[in-house]
Amino acid sequence: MIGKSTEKDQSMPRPPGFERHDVLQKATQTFWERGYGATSISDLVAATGLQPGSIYAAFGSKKGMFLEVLDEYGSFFLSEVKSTLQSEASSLAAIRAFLEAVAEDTMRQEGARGCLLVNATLEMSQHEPDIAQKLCQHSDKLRLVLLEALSNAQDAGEIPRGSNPEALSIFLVNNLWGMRVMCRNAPSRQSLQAVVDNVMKALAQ
Amino acid sequence: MIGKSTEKDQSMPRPPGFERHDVLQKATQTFWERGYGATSISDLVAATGLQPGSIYAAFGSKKGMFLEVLDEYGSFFLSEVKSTLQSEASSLAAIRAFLEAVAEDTMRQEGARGCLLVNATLEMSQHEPDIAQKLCQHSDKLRLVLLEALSNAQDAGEIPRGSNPEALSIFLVNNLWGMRVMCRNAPSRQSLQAVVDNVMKALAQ
DNA sequence: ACAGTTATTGAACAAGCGCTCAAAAACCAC
DNA sequence: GTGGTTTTTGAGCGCTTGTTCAATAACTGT
Repeated sequence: MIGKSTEKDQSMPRPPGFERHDVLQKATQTFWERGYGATSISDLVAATGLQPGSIYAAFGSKKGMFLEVLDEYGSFFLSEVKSTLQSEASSLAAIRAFLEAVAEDTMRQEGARGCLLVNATLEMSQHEPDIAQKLCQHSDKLRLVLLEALSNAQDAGEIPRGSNPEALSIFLVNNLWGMRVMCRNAPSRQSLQAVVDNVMKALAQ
Repeated sequence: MIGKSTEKDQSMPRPPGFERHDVLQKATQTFWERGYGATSISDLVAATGLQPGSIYAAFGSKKGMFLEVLDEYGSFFLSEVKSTLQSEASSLAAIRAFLEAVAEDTMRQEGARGCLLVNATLEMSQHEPDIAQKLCQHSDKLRLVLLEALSNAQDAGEIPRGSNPEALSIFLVNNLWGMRVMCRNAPSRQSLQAVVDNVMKALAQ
């Protein structure tokens, strides 16, 4: 019932001078490196090139901006996982490839930042219900993608018929979270390999 | 070469009016609930009953106090783990008891606070080398205790001779850290049980 | 009671925080 | 160019932060 064009459109407004996506990406890097609480508006001003007023006009608040950052990060991460899982013909090999990719990422210098979703969960979930909810959603989306791969692997006979894919998907996510904690302590490749190998052993029963 | 008594001891000073241990315990609760960054000196003043000046006289700084809190928490946690591991005759059963205890703890209301060491690792490890080091130390102490239990289990024939207890201890810690992330999202008992069961399955090969 | 020593107090500090808003600049249709 | 609209600016708001320190209180051995 709301028309798009009203009786008055004699002039057009000035358009925004930045790409929302670019700004969010730069903000993501800052939040990821410093954490939410330790990131100040000054930091975001420096990172994005926007002034405080512009940030507040565009995102409402620091928390509002962070919520968008979480969505940006979450969907990017999920798409990365999906493409990794599709890179192998065998579903079980795909799951191993996923774990190896996480281990590989953890070994890089930037890997010490861990996962923004995990970091945010530990920092804020307990006191910020709306952020907690968003994090649960992203976490569960990831689990469902892994669940699908596990089910496929079971159908293909790569994991035992008696296994419970639901339980295995939770177990898988648990080890992912574990690695995202471990990565903060500059773990050795052997340590990460120990995790990957034992997880895969558990999948194969 | 430093004598205990000098030539002058005409008078004795006023003794402190608080137990260091009690103060640290109260501070622990506050840091545990709010995190390091989100805990203000005001919070600590309210929690401990000490004034700012007394806190600084006793601990030097907020960070100095936190370092002592970490030691307090870490050694308490380690002793709890040790006693849980000794509660069972079989080493493998003891490890299961340990995991079940963590799951049990996670289900409690207070369990949503997670593990102070994990929380601190995610919040501070990357930017505070001295805290990172302390956290690594405590983490490795825990791993070594679990490693001993695993070795005993292997000697007793409860886990296969071909297993690598070192790798398994890392895998075990990884799942502990995972649960300490999961607990922030009010996980169901089934989820926790899925983790415990699959970890135990992996140990038994 | 006194002298000597340390503990406690709590107001105050500079710095930084998240956030606002009136003024100025930028853009588009005409 | 002009008028109408929105964006951008950046100084500054009230508040909180971690920390300090001179003054005061408390305790002990003589």
